[in-house]
Amino acid sequence: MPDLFANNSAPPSHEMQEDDQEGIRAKLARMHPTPYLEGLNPEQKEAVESLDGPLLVLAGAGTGKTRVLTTRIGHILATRRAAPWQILSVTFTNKASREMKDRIGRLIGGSVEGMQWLGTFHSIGVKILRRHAELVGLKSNFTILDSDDQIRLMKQLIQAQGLDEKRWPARQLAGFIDGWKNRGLSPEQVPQDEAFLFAQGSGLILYTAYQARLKILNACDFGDLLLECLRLFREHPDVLSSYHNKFRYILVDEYQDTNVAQYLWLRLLAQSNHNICCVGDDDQSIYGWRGAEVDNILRFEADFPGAKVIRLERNYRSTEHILAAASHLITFNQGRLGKTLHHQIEDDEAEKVTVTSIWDSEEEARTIGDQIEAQQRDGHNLNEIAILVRASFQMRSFEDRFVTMGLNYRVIGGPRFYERAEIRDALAYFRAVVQSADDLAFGRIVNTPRRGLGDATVRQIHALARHQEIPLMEAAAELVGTEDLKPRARSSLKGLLGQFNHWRTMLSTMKHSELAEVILDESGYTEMWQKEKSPDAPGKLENLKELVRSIAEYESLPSFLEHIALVMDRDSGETNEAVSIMTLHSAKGLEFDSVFLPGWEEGLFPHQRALDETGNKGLEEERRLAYVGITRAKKRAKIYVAQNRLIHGKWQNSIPSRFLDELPNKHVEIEETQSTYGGYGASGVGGSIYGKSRFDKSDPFESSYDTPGWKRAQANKANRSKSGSSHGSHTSHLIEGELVAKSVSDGPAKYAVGERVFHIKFGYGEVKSVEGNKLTIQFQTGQKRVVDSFVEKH
DNA sequence: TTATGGAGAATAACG
DNA sequence: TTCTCCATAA
Repeated sequence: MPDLFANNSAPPSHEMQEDDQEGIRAKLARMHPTPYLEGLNPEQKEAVESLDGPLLVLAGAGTGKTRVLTTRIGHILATRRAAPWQILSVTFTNKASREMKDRIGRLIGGSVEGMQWLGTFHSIGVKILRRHAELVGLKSNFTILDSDDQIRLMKQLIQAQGLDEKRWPARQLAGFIDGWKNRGLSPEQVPQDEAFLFAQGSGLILYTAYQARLKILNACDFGDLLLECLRLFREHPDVLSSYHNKFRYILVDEYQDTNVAQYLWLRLLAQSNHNICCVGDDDQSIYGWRGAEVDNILRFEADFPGAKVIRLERNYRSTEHILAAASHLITFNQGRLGKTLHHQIEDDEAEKVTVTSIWDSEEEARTIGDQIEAQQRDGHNLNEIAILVRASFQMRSFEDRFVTMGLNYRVIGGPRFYERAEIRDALAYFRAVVQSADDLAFGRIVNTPRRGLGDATVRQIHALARHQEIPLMEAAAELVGTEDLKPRARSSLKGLLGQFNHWRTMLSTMKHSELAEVILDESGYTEMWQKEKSPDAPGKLENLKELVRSIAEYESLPSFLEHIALVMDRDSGETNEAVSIMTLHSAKGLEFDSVFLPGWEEGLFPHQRALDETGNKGLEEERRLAYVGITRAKKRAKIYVAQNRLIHGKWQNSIPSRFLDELPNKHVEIEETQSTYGGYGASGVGGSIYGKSRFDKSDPFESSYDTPGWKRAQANKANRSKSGSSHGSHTSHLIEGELVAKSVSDGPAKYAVGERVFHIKFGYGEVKSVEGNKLTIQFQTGQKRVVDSFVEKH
């Protein structure tokens, strides 16, 4: 997309004085009145200029949502409606907020430091909480726990309750508590019946205990960053009104992803002046399982009376075919606000969306790999190619294949940098040095590396700490002075405490990045990994080095720790050309020339668990995910269906996804593929794992007779028989391998039970049963189900 | 304290 | 099937 602000002739930023608000505003005043509005379409322009009152911008995929948001902020600043620090602008991810900062920076041609309230929900929540921590029972230097800390804490509490940790896993409790927090429920607000879902009512006791424990630890989890804000605003109206006065304008990105807590938070803040602008797309709401409420966006007009709604429907990203395919698919969802995307890109040569059926996941990887190589030969940049999968286990076959092909790829997502064990251990050391009362940090590393402080010793420290209500570190110091410990443990613990004291004194004398390295060396942590001979040990050391490097970018160790919990993510700085492999979820917001969408099979996509757990609601979310997937593509979207897939180590045969039938015939092409073996069937016994009874209403077998997919298959079959080859020619039967099977099932059976047949892959066998044109055949290698056109009478 | 085996789980993932 | 977590034994 051409850069909107490139022509606003702003002088380079070095002419500006950093941190000088007047500088920015003066600069804006000198600008041509509204040059930044040029190039916006009428709807975008309206969205930018409708400054007063609540506004909902329904921005379809690729319609310039970020551009509207940033221009709107620019407009507020340029018209001097508010100063940079009077605008609250929230996003979900650090990445999004960084991008907004960058773009606003380009717009106003300078520093955006004045925009202190542009950030993620969480980072803004922390900022507010730290200012008023005492009012909610915290100290302003509270620690932020991540999910790992949470689980560890909950484990302790579950044990303290005398519950069987096997039966009531901490992970599950964490799920419940997160869920409650997402819905803005503090312990006293949890509905009775839900309290009983975990350990017969202990769930609520544990939630209460957990919150109490957090207060003692002077800590918050991510959910609290919002929940405690809500409490603060409700219990201290004066504080809330100070923010009402502060924030003249509120902007929210990705509104469809907000959960109840975030929604309440926004409502409280927008209560007084109503200048709230939410941008979102109900069709891209894919985080229901994380607590996001599509309802928030659907209800906007009711929540904010007098709200204006503007739809952005001009898509500047994709070709007509891609857009039509996605649009048609999404119309199968009920309960949408409804948008019609219009393509702005004209391309007579544009490729249709393709659907290719292949034999199994290996062939899928091979076919896609070949396609990518071909595209590469045609001069396409690998960075513009992505493979979007539903579940991460699908990534493996691609990785395997690309490694053997020597094709550069990168996996996006996966374990985040600061979630890795070695990074968390290192951080725990730093935390314990900076804050001796950080029990979780201390508990994590007392015996890492192993220094003879096993379960027994740790339990003693815990007991004393609990008894005297003092931090672990203090209790440990006390224990060392007694005879209660075994001599070995005692001297070891004494040594460790001595080291901590030593490091603490160095806090003020040594450069913090050096100190970090010293801590890791002296504690023996680095050595531990050097000795470790597992293949990933070197990588871990590399990560630690990188961690130390990144510390240098912060002013001090405490300020580093402050930031890391919230804003450290891994932008792997990779500059090599590489194909991206990622999940559909992590692809939201991105775009690529070519998008490969493998695994469109029932049970995988839509995912069985989504259907089982949330029924039709789940199905609609899956469909939105499909919509997101297709709309990532600028020029090419290629969908693949495998007839067989390896699931938990077993080959299962699969049914093409119902979403395929929801694609418009006109814009989709069934693509042929070279195949090693042709045919329908599975090497496993027992047929599909996705029984038709599992589906909500429609039976895919019945319903697909009159669907576009079936008709396509028919047409294709006709063409195919004209051109001759039907089997044995190493050309697969594509989608009709499945669909044709249905089409002729009411015709006369060509084979009889007991007949001897020959199959190109499986050899000779005997027909065991006949269902339409699907045969169950006993081969030497076992029973298989195959389509009759792939066997010959013998 | 470490090694090993068995059991159990395996949708997606922001801060 | 494969990974992780935990308990048990050496």
